[in-house]
Amino acid sequence: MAMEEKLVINELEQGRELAKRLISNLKHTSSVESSKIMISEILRIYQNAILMLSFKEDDKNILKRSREIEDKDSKTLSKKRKLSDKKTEEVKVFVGTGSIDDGYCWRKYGQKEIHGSSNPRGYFRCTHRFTKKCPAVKQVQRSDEDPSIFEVKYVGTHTCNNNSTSPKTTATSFSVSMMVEEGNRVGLTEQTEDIKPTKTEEVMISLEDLEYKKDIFKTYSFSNHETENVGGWKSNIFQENLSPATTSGSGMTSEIAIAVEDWGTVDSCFSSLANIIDLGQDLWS
DNA sequence: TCAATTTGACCGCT
DNA sequence: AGCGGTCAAATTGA
Repeated sequence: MAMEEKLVINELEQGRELAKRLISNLKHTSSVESSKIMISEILRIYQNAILMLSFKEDDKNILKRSREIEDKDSKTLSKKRKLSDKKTEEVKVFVGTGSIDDGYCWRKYGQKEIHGSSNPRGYFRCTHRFTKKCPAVKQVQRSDEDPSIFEVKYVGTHTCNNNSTSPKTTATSFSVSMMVEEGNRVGLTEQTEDIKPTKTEEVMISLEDLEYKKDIFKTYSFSNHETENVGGWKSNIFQENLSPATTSGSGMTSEIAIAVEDWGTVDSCFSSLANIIDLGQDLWS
């Protein structure tokens, strides 16, 4: 089975497990906030799975095209610039709500309006590009379909071995911040947009929730197998810095930003969840 | 003061 | 010609 397929299955399994927990949570606890977090994460997981499948096809096309160009160039010895070698390197797509910090230091070097897309694409290179000749580049674009989701494409791998942050999973406590805009729309703070949160709700998560939260967010480790920084993605969500550009972080207390488009539709999701999870009717009674 | 970000210009590809 | 990606001067902010 292909790696991508395993990842998709893993995503879906996590969504299923999370939904089970949610049902249990709804039955036994009155923690509305933690339920909201779970719903948000379930939705993100399924969005991830869908996008992973669609991007898988895109990656195939990129590789196919670059091979064709390579063949052509070797035959014609054209002096025209080849498509960047970076294109032939592994392209990784990360989709997530909240922080997209991956533990590396990035510097923004450009931003472009992309044809057919309502959101601009930001271009970032590794801070150590010149000092350590690190070729890693990433592109960050807010999803058109779901503005709460960032699509991050990685091109090239880090040779600097200089991830700036250590995993924060040892945190003993952290807070969850929900940026609530006027009109009940929940959004993210991100530098390339002019979203100004008008209200911040903070919820302190207890230690006993930590273990469960770590499970929730472990999906952030997907697809970043390029690096030895296995905890890199996992640590992402333990940082509040939503700027996709320069990332840094320290300290034991961090924040998570969670974006949910419309809590008004959450109730309607519950019936769908029943179809997703094979738990039987008794759970809902 | 210096590092990071912004943004218009430029370049190569299709 | 139009598009995406990068450069680099100007600007910002710590």
